[in-house]
Amino acid sequence: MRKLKTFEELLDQKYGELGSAKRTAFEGKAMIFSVSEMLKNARKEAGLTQEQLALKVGTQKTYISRIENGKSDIQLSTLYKVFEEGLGKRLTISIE
Amino acid sequence: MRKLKTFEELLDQKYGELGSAKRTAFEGKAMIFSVSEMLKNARKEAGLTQEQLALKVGTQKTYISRIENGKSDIQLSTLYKVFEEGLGKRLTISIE
DNA sequence: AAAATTGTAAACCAATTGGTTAACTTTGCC
DNA sequence: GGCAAAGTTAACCAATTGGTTTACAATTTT
Repeated sequence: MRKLKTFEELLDQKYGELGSAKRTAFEGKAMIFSVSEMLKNARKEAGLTQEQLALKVGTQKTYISRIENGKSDIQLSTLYKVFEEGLGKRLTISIE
Repeated sequence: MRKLKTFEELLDQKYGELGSAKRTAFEGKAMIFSVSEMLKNARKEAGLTQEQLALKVGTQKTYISRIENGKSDIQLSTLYKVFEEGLGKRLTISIE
């Protein structure tokens, strides 16, 4: 009945599997990543392990891993928690 | 066990109930809205009823209403579908 | 190269989303 | 006011998320 694709899959579907620019951003730079990649990059840039991030967000490293590998869709509130509370980043959602 | 707040609630918690600028954008303008408000505004600007939007996205007007009133958390893929496929907007998720 | 640390995968499950119908309320129009 | 259109609310339910544990791979360190 419910047949939802993950956000990552939707992007892939529209922009092609690999390499294509995806409509997400990172650090306001030209490089454009999927949300999964954004998280992985931001976490590493912050010098945290998955376990350390998980602790700050109040979850398990296994769940962080799942997100970073695009294994499931993500709630907006989860995104917020991970980026803002976990990594101290400002999350912006905008449309043009 | 799972005790998640909606994205809207997280914003309220951090920025106060009313009037405060919230970390989402709309049309790249200075005005800043919550995702719910963004959707409502964008839909009206597009001149669509909830029912018409629902049809384009493949859901019911009741669900659109629920989102516009912040009644539940939202999956990233749903956001994408509604804004991009439903309203022809470009959705950008970025962090600073 | 063994040990330790870090990351991934699988499985389980309660709680929640998203799809849907039906009934009700609000808004706009004549 | 009365009618129609638009929007909201409640309820139901399958499928999915997010929390969690355990076990296994990969990477790093000594």
